[in-house]
Amino acid sequence: MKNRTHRCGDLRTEHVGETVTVCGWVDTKRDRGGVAFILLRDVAGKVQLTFSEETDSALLAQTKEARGEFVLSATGKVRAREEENRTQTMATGDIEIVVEKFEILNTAVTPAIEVRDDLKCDPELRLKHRFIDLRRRPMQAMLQARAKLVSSARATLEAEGFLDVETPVLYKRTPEGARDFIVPSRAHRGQFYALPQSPQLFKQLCMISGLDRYFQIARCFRDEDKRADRQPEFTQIDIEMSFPTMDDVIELFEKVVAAIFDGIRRDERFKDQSWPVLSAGDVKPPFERMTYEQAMRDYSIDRPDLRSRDLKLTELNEWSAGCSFNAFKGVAEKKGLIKGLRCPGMAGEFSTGQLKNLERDAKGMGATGLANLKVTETGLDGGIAKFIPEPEQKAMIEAFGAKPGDLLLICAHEKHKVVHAVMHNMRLLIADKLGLSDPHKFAICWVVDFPLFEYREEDEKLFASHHPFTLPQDVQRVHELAEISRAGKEPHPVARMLRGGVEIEEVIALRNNQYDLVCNGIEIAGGSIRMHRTDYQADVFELIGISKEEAEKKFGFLMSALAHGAPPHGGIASGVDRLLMLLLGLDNIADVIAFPKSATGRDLMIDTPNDVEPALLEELGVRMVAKPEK
RNA sequence: GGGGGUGUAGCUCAAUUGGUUAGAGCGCCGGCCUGUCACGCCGGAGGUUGCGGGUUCAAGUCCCGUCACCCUCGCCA
Repeated sequence: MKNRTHRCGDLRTEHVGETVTVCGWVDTKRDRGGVAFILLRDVAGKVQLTFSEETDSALLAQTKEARGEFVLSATGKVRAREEENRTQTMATGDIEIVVEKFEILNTAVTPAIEVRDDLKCDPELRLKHRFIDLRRRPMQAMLQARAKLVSSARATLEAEGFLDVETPVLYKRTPEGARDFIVPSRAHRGQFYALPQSPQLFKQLCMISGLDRYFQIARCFRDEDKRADRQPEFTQIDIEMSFPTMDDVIELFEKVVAAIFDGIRRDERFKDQSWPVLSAGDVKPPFERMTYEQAMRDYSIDRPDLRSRDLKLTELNEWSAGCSFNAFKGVAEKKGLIKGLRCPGMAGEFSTGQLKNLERDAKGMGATGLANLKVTETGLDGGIAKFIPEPEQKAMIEAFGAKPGDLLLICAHEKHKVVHAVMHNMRLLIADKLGLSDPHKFAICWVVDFPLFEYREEDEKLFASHHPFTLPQDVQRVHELAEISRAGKEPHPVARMLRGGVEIEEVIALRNNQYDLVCNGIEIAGGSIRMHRTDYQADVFELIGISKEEAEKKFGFLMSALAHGAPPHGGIASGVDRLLMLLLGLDNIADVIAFPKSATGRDLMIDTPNDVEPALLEELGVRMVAKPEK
């Protein structure tokens, strides 16, 4: 085999006259009898190899042996094609290689899936034969864009003085949060490591070690049920810095985002792709900021899709409290939530059956129902209109700012969460119908002022809404609440605080120093300023019900580190996979990962997870038990 | 864990109310063709209808179970 001199896709008219050697895969073969053409493909593109009876009839006969996906090396002279034989469909369409010698480096069986850009087939097959799927141009471009994204981020962070530090993959089980993957230890029979859900605590420890600025392209693992935008292992750009204000972190990360967009846009390799990132308008820092409260009020979600920013939800609690429709009135009296969406000009867009389907979807999310009303010249029509007297109709229309021809969708429920879930989804659906979900537009914003705690009423427990290492905005008040809790005798901190005269509303209203970056309704990064003092950390642990002993056992290393002069610090983490999905306009995370797992967490190509030998289990001190009968 | 969808040739899909030998396009194999580029033309091979059970004179089609994949709710500090 001769040394390769050029890549197939790189040859142009400037190479005419040169004798070259190219290597690659047979993409297609077109045999016309006295003349034959082989399209040879490599990472850079495709080039036409030409064989003819006139030039070398023995060589032409040899091409019979070359079949699809065979690996060839071919040597020949680059020739300009005749005017009428040129093609625009390939970058190399103006030239061809008149082959003098070629060699079959390897044969290939017929692949299960075809190597073509517009392949349409069952995703299962693509996963099973991933190494073939990845031969396709869109997949190779995706991987190139992914590498470019990471290198742009890396270059920016290094220029800003950040140090790439690797943290352990064999970590420790943490009972809170997502489920861990556990790894049995042979040396310590019966004991387990866990794979990290994120390097959160290690990056804090890096700050305490005085590294000042840390980053890592880190693999994270969560053993939760999969979704279109979730994988059991995924990659984060993980960042932490010492002595920052929130604005410092935000400004830094805006630079990273701008560099990522820029890097892919300016890369010549991607100019033939139809990715949103290549055609969308500029994403220019500084990005706008929105409070959590505002996001929830207008969009019922903490990651609003601002491509449809004017399509806002309307709260109807006040209207409902005085209305004649008992279902709404009852919810208002029980301090529930009533929210509605004005769907402009859509009164005629939904059939009765389609409205029923919307209600079915809402009920699937826990709603009792989903009211619909059509706005007419004279008032309201359809659905629950007959239960609402005319003056109340007028007031409602006014509350919505509705016009004749509008459709109103309203959901009421005692549980605010249910209403938020339903109305958020309805808003997305209507935005889509209105053509406001164009993947080629990017609407990016920071969401700030998140709640410090989430309150779960069922068991009267508080949870850290981000993670328990996030610095509260009002550490003084948190300390006072923790002191009240410590003084009480009731079993739970919430009960102790209530007994101590604290209103639960006040606790829920506490805010933290968290910031999320949201684009088109997707959370692409999230971070916070952390607690750097043991007393701050102890106060929060107290309020979320982690006892001193428990904190010592689970996070003793952190508490100890904080006590050794931890600097104020904070950071951010960004999901590479979701970010890339967004930039490329894809809607499945598997399409931006070289070797992804299926929706049940299996790798269909290498077939894992799988069984291991009983002897190994014995060595590990692990015993299999039968799946419990239902 | 709940709900929905899909499963027929290598691939994408057909197959009437349950009824003859389960078809088509692409791909694959063979032949022909001196400028193709989604080449064309002629011919051919290729099927455990995901798997298991049931109903029936008869099942790709109906019923039960099961497996895989996809979507979704829960879950994802």
